[in-house]
Amino acid sequence: MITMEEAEIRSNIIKAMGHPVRLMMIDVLKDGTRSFSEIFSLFTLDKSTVSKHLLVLKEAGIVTSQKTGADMIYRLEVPCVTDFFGCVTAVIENNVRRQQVCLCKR
Amino acid sequence: MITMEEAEIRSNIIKAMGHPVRLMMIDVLKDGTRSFSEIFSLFTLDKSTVSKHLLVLKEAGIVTSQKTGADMIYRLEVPCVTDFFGCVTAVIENNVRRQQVCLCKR
DNA sequence: TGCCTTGTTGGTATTGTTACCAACAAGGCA
DNA sequence: TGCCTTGTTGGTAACAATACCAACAAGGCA
Repeated sequence: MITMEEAEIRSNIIKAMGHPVRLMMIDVLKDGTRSFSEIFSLFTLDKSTVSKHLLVLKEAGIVTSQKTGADMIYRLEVPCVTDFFGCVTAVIENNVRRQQVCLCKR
Repeated sequence: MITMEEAEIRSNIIKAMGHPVRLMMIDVLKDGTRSFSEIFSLFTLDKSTVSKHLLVLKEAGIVTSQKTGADMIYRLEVPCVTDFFGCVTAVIENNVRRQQVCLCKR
């Protein structure tokens, strides 16, 4: 079994992905780098809120940023995180299936 | 891009994995079913706390439970979630590598 | 230099999460 | 039935996460 320390390190990375806004950010960045203003324009959130979400992703090591001219460019550092979305979809589909079973039983 | 609704559904599942205790539970269950008392004995936590963590995993659809005799048996419903650990490890290793780069630069 | 754009940081209120203890419910067994 | 084991649920306190506004810092450009 994994140790508690190992589990804590892992959970920090997973926790960073566990917010709808940050998931959408990752989803957008999987197609290539994006500037702050591009990412900001996707949401109806304060710029400080967007900045802080990106900071969470950065601190987890999921994205990196680089100042380029006047813009801050964000990059998905570990694209494999998006592979996980397929499994999440499997969980969702399994949930739907089980719900249907429950409905049939009634 | 994924919708906000889709992102919220996905993030609920990911959030359920974003706690060290629940990660360890998933790690143990990947090798087969376990009873509540087996899982409980792995931690120095109140039984109510363990029960609530398992409830979070159940509500996300990651595990299921079944009463068997006097015991409650837990089962990992979607084993592919453990595939993700490999990617999390990649993130961790990348973080370590970048840290070394930073240290070299100084 | 002064101003504008672009992001980040600080402060704070609100909300969500987690852990404990206590009480309860369900079922096995003497 | 009475008691014990096994887990769950309710209550609550402590802590973490999130969103906003305001203020700030850095750099480009007139």
